[in-house]
Amino acid sequence: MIEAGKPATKLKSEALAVLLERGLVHQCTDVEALDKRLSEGPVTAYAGFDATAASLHVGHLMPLMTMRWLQKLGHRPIVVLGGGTSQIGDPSFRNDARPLLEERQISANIATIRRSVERLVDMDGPDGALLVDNAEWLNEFRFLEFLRDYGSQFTVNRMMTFDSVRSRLDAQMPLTVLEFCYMMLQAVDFLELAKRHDCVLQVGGSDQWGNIVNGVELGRRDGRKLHGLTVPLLTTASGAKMGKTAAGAVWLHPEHLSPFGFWQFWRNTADADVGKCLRLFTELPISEVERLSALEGAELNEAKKILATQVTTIVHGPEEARAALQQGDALFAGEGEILEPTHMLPLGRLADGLGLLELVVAIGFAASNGEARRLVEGGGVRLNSRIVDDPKRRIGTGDLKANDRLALSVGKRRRALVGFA
RNA sequence: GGAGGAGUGCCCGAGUGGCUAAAGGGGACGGACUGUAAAUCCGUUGGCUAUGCCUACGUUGGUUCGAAUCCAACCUCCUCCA
Repeated sequence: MIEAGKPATKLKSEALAVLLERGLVHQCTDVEALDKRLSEGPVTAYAGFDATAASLHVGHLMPLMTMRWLQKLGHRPIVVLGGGTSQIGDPSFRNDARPLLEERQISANIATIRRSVERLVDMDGPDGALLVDNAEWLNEFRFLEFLRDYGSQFTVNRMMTFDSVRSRLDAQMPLTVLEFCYMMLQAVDFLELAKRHDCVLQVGGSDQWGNIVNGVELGRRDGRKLHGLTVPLLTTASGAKMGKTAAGAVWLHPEHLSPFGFWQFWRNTADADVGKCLRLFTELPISEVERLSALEGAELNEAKKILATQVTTIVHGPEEARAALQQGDALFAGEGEILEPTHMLPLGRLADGLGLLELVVAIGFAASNGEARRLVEGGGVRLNSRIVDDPKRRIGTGDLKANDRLALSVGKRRRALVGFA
């Protein structure tokens, strides 16, 4: 196991060179061997995602960008949706068990996640990316058979040495056998994909290292040379985990976070993180990335807009990205007309006078009435550019501007143009 | 199997019968300053049809006018013994 970081030796493969340059490599099981393999011809690589939530979020974007680059450079990505493993719940680096999900919930989640994945990798054609569900094989196993065939390939001694497991034990929290066996399932996934699709590389988040290594080792016992690659943990320059906003996770699916909300997230990137994000989440040439991140002071805001528009293009498409950029300019800089409201509510809600607090909650700027009330009382809420500090304020048709819209903002960074229809 | 210790809000952590929706810190959000950045200072930080009501200190029951605090059983973790 070699820490990749920046290998001194020259790389033979374009793929690994690009991934390193982009900052998408954290650890690799065997850099030289993987580099060689990637330079010899097309490689099939996979990244897996459990269906524990209804949508993927920005944290998932790094393995997905890795898949994208690999595909772009002639390799074939497989995206595995964890219909099987989601029934268990990955305990890696978590201090508590995930709530067990119903199969029905899992398949609903998978359907949504699938749509996001299809935007990020190209599924078309004979060389297109593959989308598979590990329930396909995991659901087929019978207990004794599984224990005999695979249980014999793992030792508890080895499994206990992984940090992903130790963190739970060290935190003195219970780790059930069910969760403990998760890494076996992920290892079996890798072997199964190797057998079925000649997949030799698994890409995952840095928390997946233990699970990935188990797969590589299982493969070796089966006489196969498999490779593992982890992407770094997405952190801000100040060291905090990135990807959370006041409203929660930054979801990739438009039903969970509007393209404009998504764009806004990137627009609000801290100065110190702009370069890193351009590298990781856009496909702009490195020279352009360097030019943009060298901008100083307020000029850097232009780079942030480019970042936001580029990432939104990849995740939601060019139309949505352009619309979000226009909305941003109109709402914040007062430039141009907004074509589309950022949020829509049924006109009927205005009939009996809509409470201001209710409105703030309805568009997702506060999680509860109480939170909305505090925001209003603290002077953080503006209606049509005017601060409103009365929590009892009701909204009527008289508050609407042209085209039955009204402007609402919470704080400096959250602005909405609410349309009624 | 036995003895002892522990489980608190988003996280860490104080609290051993009423003054506790629970000190303090972190994080997050809001305000001021700025560039929709950072740093700094100030404020907020369970929910609701809100001068009241509901939910909350591992789980379930009990004692009490009153329980995070006392008792019992259970779950989980740690330490020592077997």
